Amino acid sequence: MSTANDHVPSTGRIDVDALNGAIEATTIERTLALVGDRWTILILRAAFRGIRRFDEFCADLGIARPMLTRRLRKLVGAGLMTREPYHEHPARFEYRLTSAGLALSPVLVALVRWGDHHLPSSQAKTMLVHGPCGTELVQGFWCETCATVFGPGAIRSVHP
Amino acid sequence: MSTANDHVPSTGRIDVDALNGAIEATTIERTLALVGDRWTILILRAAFRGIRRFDEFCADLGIARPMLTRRLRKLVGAGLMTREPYHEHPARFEYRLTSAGLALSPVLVALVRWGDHHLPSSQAKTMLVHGPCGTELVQGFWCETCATVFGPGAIRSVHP
DNA sequence: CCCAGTCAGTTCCTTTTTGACACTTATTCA
DNA sequence: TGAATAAGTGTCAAAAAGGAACTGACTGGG
Repeated sequence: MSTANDHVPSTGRIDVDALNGAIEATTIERTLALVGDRWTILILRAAFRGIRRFDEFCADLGIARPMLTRRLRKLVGAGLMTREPYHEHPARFEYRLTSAGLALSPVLVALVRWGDHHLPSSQAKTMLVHGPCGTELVQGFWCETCATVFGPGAIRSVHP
Repeated sequence: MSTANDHVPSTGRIDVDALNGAIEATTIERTLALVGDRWTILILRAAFRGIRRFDEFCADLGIARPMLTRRLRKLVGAGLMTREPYHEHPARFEYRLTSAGLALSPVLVALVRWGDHHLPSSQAKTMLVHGPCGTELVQGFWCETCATVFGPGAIRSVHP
């Protein structure tokens, strides 16, 4: 029988223990209950790319219409998107990201960057760069007090 | 094992798993095909917290056993986890994150941070801080050329 | 040596979710 | 007038997920 402290972290260079408390159960479960299905992240990504209307989402994503109806309704109900009329009488609506929806961009960026670096692929990759200069960006954590960029190993979690 | 084209159901419906790789997909679609279901991120989070064995995952997550079998197999097949024997003869295995699995930590951190800031909650939040100084961290994008931190508005994507 | 328990699954069956296709309503365009 | 568009809804079959029980190879206790 192995004990709790005979484990050997054979693989990573990341300090896993520092992340133990940082990844808190209920928060991530509740976040995933909102966006952790097959379509929601893709809908948000389409919205980031400027797509606003029901049929545009359908065509862009290849999503079934009843599913799109349900997912948009859920996103609007959760405050991640708004449903704004742009035409009356045939009532027509546009779906736009709220600030809460826009705030999910770090999740999308993290997913794209992981895929570009870790998925086996012979296809063209999507490289994310800093607009003004064209250098590939680094996603990291920034401390305003120390004015430094640091990795996950330096994260600590606090429960106020 | 079955291959992608050894059987086509008479209905014309297609086995979703057999489609993996058959369709040209964007990076984020292919990443989500791996980790974008209800359980995978939660399994990875449990692994980050030190959970390694089949029954430990079951108890911690409340996941159904057949589902856990499938998800672990998928993660091992994709190179995000390894299945290493820790006991012979009743063959027993531990599941551990590979470096590719550990590299998903920015996704988990982004999900936790979004939830803490945007989910309505009466519960205690988890504040993530910079270990050395205790300042709440900002998750952002860093340009090494310009030596600046910037937000999602300044990101451009390039397809080389 | 026998019994209970553990671990890592598998089998079988039920419930839930999803997708495909057709239909609707109101309006504009040719 | 007929066709097209936008934003859905209804129906129903297929697929995925869940739950409970079962298996097989051991292990440790008495």
